[in-house]
Amino acid sequence: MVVPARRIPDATVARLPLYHRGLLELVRAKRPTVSSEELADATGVNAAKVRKDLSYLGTYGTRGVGYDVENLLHQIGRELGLTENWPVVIVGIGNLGRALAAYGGFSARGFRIAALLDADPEKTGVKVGQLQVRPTSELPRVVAELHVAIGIIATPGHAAQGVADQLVEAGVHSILNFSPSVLNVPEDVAVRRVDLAVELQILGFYQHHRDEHPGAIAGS
Amino acid sequence: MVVPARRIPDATVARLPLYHRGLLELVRAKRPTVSSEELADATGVNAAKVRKDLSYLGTYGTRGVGYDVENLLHQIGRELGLTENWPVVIVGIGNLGRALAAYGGFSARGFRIAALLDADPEKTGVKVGQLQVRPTSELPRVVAELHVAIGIIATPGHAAQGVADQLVEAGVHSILNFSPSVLNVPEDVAVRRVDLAVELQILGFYQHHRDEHPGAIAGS
DNA sequence: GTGACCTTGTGAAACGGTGCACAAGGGGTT
DNA sequence: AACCCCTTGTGCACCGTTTCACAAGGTCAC
Repeated sequence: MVVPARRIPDATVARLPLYHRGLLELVRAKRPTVSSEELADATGVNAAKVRKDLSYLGTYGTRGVGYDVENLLHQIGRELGLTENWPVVIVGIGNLGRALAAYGGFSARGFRIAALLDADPEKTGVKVGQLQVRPTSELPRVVAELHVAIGIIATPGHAAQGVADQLVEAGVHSILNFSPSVLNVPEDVAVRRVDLAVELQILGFYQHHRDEHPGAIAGS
Repeated sequence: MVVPARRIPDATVARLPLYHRGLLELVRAKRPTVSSEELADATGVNAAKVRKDLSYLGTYGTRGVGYDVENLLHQIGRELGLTENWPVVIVGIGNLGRALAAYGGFSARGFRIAALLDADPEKTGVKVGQLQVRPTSELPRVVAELHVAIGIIATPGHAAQGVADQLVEAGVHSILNFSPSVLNVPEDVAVRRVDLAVELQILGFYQHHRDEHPGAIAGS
């Protein structure tokens, strides 16, 4: 059996986009090199962790100097696969779907909104940004023709599982789920869930407990 | 020094909202009791973890039977502090801010959008849902008068730090940050960051590596 | 070329979280 | 009242992640 060159820990993968964004800003500021300490400050991570994370990608630093900003940016970008300019489809064009469709930050990060789908016939043809909303029935065709690999679900909870099934059936292997439901998918499909209310509730918990036990406070 | 009754692990806190939502659905379905196994299926967590998590809250289960759905819902809700009906202020009423303002799921989870603020004078007075947008300059007054404890930042990245400073100055101790920037706040302020592009990038990484090494696939 | 300085890269220890496996102990049935 | 069944609650071993601390190894000044 072939062992992968070096497996990058999940925790590290989750931080790579953070470093990537920090480096983008450093490039804009024309900084030629950056130390692990500075990058740590810029991203809210600690310096030892930065070094260990980067060491999984390879040996790109220079002792006594730091990391070459442009090169490191390039290496992380390559690792993240953002040269691929992934086409993404958004299903469910409500308030959130619209906000996502209009969000400008995707293209700089290697993504391109390729199509917008909604089950409501009233929405068909409505223009959001550059794109027109298409009926969900076109999902298989859209995925096939535009080579979509990643789907975003922004429907109400009750519709999410059905959409997920269709995406999987059409060959999508990565799903970003903004609906509050838990999706059931084959195990070779990657799902990430973002629940806006959950994040608030977690804050609510700590706020609640801070009020009750003013002594014990967890730092950020 | 006083030791808190029982400290609940962060990982458990992050799952409580999940259980809460699952239980809400079970109540609607009129299920009187639920086993850890069933709750695990409904939330995508494993059964042992469910039991361990719930055991931090107290001993609410009945051996051989399971957990009383209504009681457990109540206990988790109490622990999350959602009986407090937290007033929340949203700063930055762009596409995302509007989507958040219109999102219906907050009230059932213990939150109430109390005010909408935006720095753009053109937006002042615009109505979103029930509320009118107010200028950001009113932030201190809004926070004080409405007893706001939690702030949501949905501004562009370059404005986020300034808003955060104002929120902290006004006495807010919990911030949910949707902007891509990393916030600098005193350590007694809790910040959670949700970056939509980051989530996509993480999916992109795994998709990329799946394409390159079709053998090695990480299950969900 | 030599030496002082600086920052990386990494063993190794400490930590938090996960999951197994099973004893403890209610409930229902006869 | 005795027994069986079922599910909880938890001790414990394991694993991934974080953090510390320092040797390795560049650069730069002289």
